[in-house]
Amino acid sequence: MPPIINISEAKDYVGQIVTVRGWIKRRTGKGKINFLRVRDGSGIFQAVAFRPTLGDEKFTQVKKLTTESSVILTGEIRADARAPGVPGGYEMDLRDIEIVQLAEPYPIAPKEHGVEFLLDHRHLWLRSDRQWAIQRVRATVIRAIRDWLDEHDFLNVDTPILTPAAGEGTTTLFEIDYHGQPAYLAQTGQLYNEANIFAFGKVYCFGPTFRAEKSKTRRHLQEFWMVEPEIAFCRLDELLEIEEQFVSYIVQRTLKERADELKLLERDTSKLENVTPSFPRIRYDDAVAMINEAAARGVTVPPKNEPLPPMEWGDDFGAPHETYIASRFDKPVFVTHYPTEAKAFYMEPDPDRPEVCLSADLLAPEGYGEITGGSERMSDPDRLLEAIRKHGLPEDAFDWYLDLRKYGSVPHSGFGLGVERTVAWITGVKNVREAIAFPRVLGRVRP
RNA sequence: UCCACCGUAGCUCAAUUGGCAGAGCAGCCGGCUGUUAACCGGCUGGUUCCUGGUUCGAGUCCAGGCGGUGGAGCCA
Repeated sequence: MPPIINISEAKDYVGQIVTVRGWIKRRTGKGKINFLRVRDGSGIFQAVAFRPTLGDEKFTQVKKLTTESSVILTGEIRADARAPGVPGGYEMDLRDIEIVQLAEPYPIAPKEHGVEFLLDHRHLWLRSDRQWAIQRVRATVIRAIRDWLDEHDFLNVDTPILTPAAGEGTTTLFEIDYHGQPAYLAQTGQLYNEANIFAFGKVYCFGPTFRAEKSKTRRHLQEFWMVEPEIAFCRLDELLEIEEQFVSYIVQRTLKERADELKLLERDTSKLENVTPSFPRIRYDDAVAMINEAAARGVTVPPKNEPLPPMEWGDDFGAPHETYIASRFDKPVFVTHYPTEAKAFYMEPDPDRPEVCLSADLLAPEGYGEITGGSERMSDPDRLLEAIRKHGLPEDAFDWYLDLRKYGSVPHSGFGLGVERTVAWITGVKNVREAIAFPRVLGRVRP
């Protein structure tokens, strides 16, 4: 019996007879020769069916193959520069074929399709080259996230998904019935992370988070994955150094391990190679000044080349503002010291200037928006209680959170990184919905 | 919640002023020894999103509804 191999290993079996199990992406016929584009999950190559070597009976079977039919193929591997695929350059000279199932007519054609149709067929769309490549990049991004944190002494302590109260905004929670009591799907694990650092020093949680925002944009999902590191005895400056090391590692490792996939996606990787420490830092004040100066000059921003609107100090950035700021730098850029009013209640105000807080958002290049958001957290119990009251939050729900400031409070900081936005940026896909296998976007919960 | 755009074959789209609903791809049959979304010939395929209205006549015009996409606000 010939060995069963993965398509990705084909280059190691040149001249040998092997077996590959997979699916027919496409069959093209040309008289006595048929080309079968085959994928098996590990890669894509072609099997060449030639009537004189395969025999009339088996060749007739090959000619019946429909798109997505499942097959077990046996043949000799050979190198041929004409052979397409991922990684490409190797093909199988077919000697035997077993059809596991002849597939029904497949709805997804090698043509353009509309978004609605593709999302309705997401369970099949994942088989397409681009979607396959994106999910493989995502897996590497996640591996890189965990490896970097584990190697830098962060302890993975996961936080609950069913929670009793809001982490951030109160209007964007999914409410569920918890045995007769209202409970909510977590928007963030941060408050629990803050409890965990007092036990473990440096921690991270990693999992899905949920936001019932009425957002229908290329950067939003109702359910998305977020990694949130939190560090005791950490000030804002130190936090930014951690973030730039972390993000650079994720990008560089993905470039190294997923070169074939990024090539298939036609990603211009030159802009990613540049993502190394350190990243530029600008203050919110300076960002506003840059934006208003550019708006006065009539600068336009992609993708629609609309004029950049001016903004008032105190407002949060709109998408065009983020895009403009990011476009001024060739690396991700930190924007720090946002107005305290515009940010979450737990962020530490700047002691020299309380109207701004010790926060930092990291804006990705090329219009991918905010990929991390972080800050130094408020460590004084009295001022935290004041902030909770000022934001109109239910005091009794935060009693345990206030406790953390009573028993050995320390300065501490943390941030969250959105996995889908990071994957969208690295792969160059325009919409975050392609960065997760089964996206949950507004108005859609199927498949 | 608000703004803009869209809804015709399995898919992507045409259809002139309101006048016989079409093409490419997919599928099926046949041909061809190097295809890269092959090519050539033939065949099959329709509740024009729904409801109502105007009209001799509506895919096209009007009203209401449903669904989708992009964006705003908010956010990672």
